[in-house]
Formats: sequence, C-alpha cells, structure tokens
Amino acid sequence: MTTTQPYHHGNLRAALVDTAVELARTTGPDGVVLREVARRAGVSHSAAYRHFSDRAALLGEVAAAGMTGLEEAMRARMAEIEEPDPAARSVARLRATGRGYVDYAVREPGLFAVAFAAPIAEGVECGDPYGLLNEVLDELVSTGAMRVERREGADVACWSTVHGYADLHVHGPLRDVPADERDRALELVLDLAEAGLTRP
Amino acid sequence: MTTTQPYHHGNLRAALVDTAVELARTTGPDGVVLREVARRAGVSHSAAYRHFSDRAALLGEVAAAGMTGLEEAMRARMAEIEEPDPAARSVARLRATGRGYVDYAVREPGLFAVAFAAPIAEGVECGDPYGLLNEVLDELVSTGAMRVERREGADVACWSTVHGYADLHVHGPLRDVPADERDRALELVLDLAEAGLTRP
DNA sequence: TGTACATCAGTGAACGCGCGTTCACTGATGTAC
DNA sequence: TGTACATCAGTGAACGCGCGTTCACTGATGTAC
Repeated sequence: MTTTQPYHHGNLRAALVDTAVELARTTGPDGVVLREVARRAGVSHSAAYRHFSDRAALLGEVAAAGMTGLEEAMRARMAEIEEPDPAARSVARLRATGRGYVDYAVREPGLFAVAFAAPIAEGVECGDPYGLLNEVLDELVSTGAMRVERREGADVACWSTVHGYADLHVHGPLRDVPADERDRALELVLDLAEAGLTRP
Repeated sequence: MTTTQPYHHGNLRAALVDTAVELARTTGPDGVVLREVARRAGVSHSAAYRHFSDRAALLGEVAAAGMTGLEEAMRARMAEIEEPDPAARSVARLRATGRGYVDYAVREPGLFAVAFAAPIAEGVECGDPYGLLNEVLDELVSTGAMRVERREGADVACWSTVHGYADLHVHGPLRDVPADERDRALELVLDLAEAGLTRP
C-alpha cells in the first residue's frame, strides 16, 4: 500500500530545507550532501536545482536556521530569570544568554557548526544572537550594573568567551568533558566575565 | 636537465609531513589530501602508506605541528615583555599569551584549524598551549596579581576567550574585520579578562 | 465552457572529477657467513 | 672480501565510491480566448 506521490510536490523548497536541516543536525556541514537531501525528500537530485542555484544556497538556508535556533536557545534561558531587582536582573539575563548559547552548541552541534561555517543565505528569516547580546549589554549599562566605560568591546568579549567555550567543548580538545563538569566550569567562566564587566 | 631522484628517498616520512604542513597552511584540514601530498613530494601516493597507516595519521602529525606553532607564537609574544615589577609582569605575560594565540590563528589559519579539527598523532612531539597558559596563571597567583580564589576555572575562561575571539575572526562572522580594528578590539577583550581576574 | 498553448516542476542519464586504500610487483639496501 | 638472501621502500594499476552539476526530456498545471 504505497501512497503514490503526485508529480508535483507542492512545497518542495521548504521540504528540502527541512530535510537539509535534519541531515545537518547529525552530520554537520560536510554531511549536507545535495544528493542525499534529495534522496531523503524522495525526489530526484536534479529537482533541487529548480529551487536552489547550488548546494551553497541550500547550506545557507540551514545556516540561517541554525542562527535562529541559537537565538531561541538564548531567549529560552533568559525566560527562566525571575530576579526582580533591575541591576541584578540584567546581570542574570546576560549570564542566561551565555548558558543558552552553550546549551544550543552542545545540543545541536551540527546546526551550530553549519551556522558558523556556511555563509547565511540572503533574504532569509534569520536569528541575530549577536544583536540580542548587545541588547542585554545595553540593559546592563542602563540598570547601572555596568559602567558605560566598559561597554565598548564588551560585546565581542562576551561573544568570544561563550563561543570559544562552546567550540572547545563541542569540537575541540574539551569535547570529552562530562556534562555536569562542563556546566560547572561554565558558571566559573561566567563568574569571571561578570566580575570583569561589573567591576566598579 | 632533470635531476634523477634516487629510488629511495632517504627521509620520505619527514618530507611528507613537511609537505602536508605546507599544504595545510593554505587549505585547512580538507585540503590535506593524501594523493596531493604525495604528488607534491614527488612520490607515488601509495608510498605514503609505508609511513602512515592512513590519512588520519598524517593529519595527526600536522595537528601536532599546529599545536607546537601555537605555543611558539605565545612564547614569542611573552618574550617581548620587559616589565620589571613581578605582579605587573605576570599580568603582561598573560596578555601576551592571548596576543600570541590570536596572532597565530590569524597568520596561520589553516594550521590553526587543523590543530583543533584533527586528533593529535600519538607519541609525536607536540606543543602544549594550554599547559603554558596554566603556568602563567599560576604566576599570577604567586606574584599576588590574582587571588587564589579566582584561580579555579580561570584557565578555561581565558582559553575560551582567546579561542572564541580567534575563531570568530578567522572562520566566523568577524572574518572581514580589518586587522587594525581587530587588534584594537583584542586589547579591549584582554582588558575585560584582566579586570575579572585581578579584581580584588 | 472547452481547448490550445505556454509555463512550471519534475525525471534520469550522463559528464567529469578526485578521493582513500589495496595489492602484486620491483628496485635498492644491508647483513650473515 | 665477496656473495646469497632477506628485508625495506618504493611503483603503478585497479577497485569502489560518491559527489555537484548539466541537459534534453516529460508530465502537470494554469491561463487566454
């Protein structure tokens, strides 16, 4: 009882992107092989060229999805914060962005890798983790938790820290560190960043 | 007037490693293609299997060379420091390790990538940038520049920061930032790390 | 309302490519007597 | 000191693989009259 597929797929473009994302989750950038994506979508590989100029264009969509997921993970952690005091709250929110960033890298290593390895597709809906980080850092200044003088460069510093932490633990030499130890070490890293940012 | 090569190369193993390193410099991990390495070394590709069990083993040697280069770059920057005061000197030395790390990543992006992408070959002479960082952090404590309480986790925090900074600027979204701006931003990042580590 | 025709979205064969690895081989080296 | 022989370090053909991309094609859809 095989359901006969109609000749026209209906929404092949979206189906290909979904399939590519799913493939990227387990394989990373190199695993997003155009022929395999088409195969899994149940379509001949040349059909993909009706919707994407080449493999890079498809990968670019996956990268956009990865960025979006990354920002969502950061927001998810931020949503957990209940601290009422504005200054303490902004600090807590910043720490939450870091946890979310690392969460996502660890939970979705393939998508995380693609997000940074492939150029984002043009004109596609795409998250902006860096923009979110900057908003939270501005909050830190406006609540008085951080002096304005420290604001410059704080974005790149924070981003570098969590990004490096994530990369070392996902692909790098720290990849075999057990999860609980990893989480504990992250808090120490966030402590240090916080100490620097909020130093009077 | 072609010089006839002797049948026996003499030191093919070392020659292959050198060639692979040279290739990795411009191409990164994926470019270290066994057949191409052999081609450049003027030898049939199967000859490589007399010296390496497979491609991964050859790549592992390149990774070791990359790690060694990384440590050397850190040491080179450290050697520039002339500060006489012990505490200030240890801080300056720490900052120097960060500059050296980023220097190397920017100057040798291919080798830097291989160093972290491929498992280091067993039993090969190999630099230890992380060990060096730990030594310098211990100096910070012993000179009184950093409180002992902050020592735990400081290694991973510092490593994460410079590693992330390097990765974002070499392969990541900040790859097009011009060199002078990049260097300036690094100092801001080091300022923040220093502020956190040395906070009373 | 029915039909001719343009357009759209698929198909499948083919091209050209290069890879890692294996294997039977041969030329060169070195060592035991 | 000379030689037989084992061993070492190369060669080159072959295997099997899968990829991205192109192209002439065909089936399905929609639109103008």
